Amino acid sequence: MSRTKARAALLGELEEAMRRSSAQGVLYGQTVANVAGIANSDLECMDILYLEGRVTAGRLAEVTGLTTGAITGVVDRLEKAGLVRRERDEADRRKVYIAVVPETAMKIGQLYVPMQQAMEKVFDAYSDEELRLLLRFANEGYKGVVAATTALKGLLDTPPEKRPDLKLKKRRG
Amino acid sequence: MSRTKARAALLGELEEAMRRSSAQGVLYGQTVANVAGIANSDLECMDILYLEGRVTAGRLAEVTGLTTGAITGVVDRLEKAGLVRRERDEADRRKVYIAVVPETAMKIGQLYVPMQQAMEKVFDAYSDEELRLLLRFANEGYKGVVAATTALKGLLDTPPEKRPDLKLKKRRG
DNA sequence: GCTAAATCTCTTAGAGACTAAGATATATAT
DNA sequence: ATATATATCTTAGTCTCTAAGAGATTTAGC
Repeated sequence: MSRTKARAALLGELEEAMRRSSAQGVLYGQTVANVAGIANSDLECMDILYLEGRVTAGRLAEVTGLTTGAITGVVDRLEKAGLVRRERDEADRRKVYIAVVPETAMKIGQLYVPMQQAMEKVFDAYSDEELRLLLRFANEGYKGVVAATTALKGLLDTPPEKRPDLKLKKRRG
Repeated sequence: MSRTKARAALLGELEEAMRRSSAQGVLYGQTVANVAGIANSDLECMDILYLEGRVTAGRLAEVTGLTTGAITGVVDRLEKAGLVRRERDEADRRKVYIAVVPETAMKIGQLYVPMQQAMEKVFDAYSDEELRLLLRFANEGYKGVVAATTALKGLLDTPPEKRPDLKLKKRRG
């Protein structure tokens, strides 16, 4: 087997392995939402709030791809559950900032403990240097996914007849 | 900084980086479903079919966590869109196998091209040996997530009075 | 072989979450 | 001042989900 063929095979395996674990990650999230008794979108917003901190309702709509009307519902439910708080911006009174209530949101965080423990166990088998490689990949992969999402959304705004013909690259291997 | 402290920091960074890219991956999937004009669950089932091949309706329900009734709806919509075909098992006529229709499903596959291209670009910067490390991690990570999902589902079946108070609201499932 | 229980999918009714359109309130520009 | 833009919320209607159970088929016990 030639060097490039071996690499192509490796890339194919990697793609499938990542697709698999990513799909399983989605299922984990669904289970968390189910156990917590909140909708998937609601949990997704909690996640965004965890990652981005205090954000406006409009920003949540932008990031999740939901309409502002749907976000109103999401925030209503989360607020009712005591997980977040609406905070009107005093400088621009049209804006509503959504902030997590840490004491309550902690209960959701606990549902990620099984995942953290499982991953800790996996990480144990790697040296510091290997972990640094994984971290580099995670960061670069994140940027790649963001770029891919932007590209795909771009397709949405392109009229179908003007879209470049999407052809799968010839699978090597 | 001590060796173990450095490692703990590394692990923390890794967790956040993976959480970020995983969240972004979910958003990519939502965008795909949106562009394809099908529901999220429908796309999720297409993904499972891609990974597992021909599976029964019941298996889809099991893997997705949806009820069998919901799966009937999913398959109805996918079949109507020409993406899958129902195939009754001649040996056990209660069973219905769901099989993708490759010619049509290809159109969905094309929506993953931006992602494949982005990841290919990322992978380019890694040596074969580094890619093998990433593959090992992806496979072990997958098993970890499966284990975590099982553990979390286990909590679901634990009587509420025997586990820490996690439930915020009565579940609908 | 016959009957009861189990298995697998589908049906139905009702609940929840989403979109589209537009209302409301506030801010900015001319 | 007035018009336009921005940010969130409201409403009506649609879609997808669950819960419960029906229908069809298979398996197990006698």
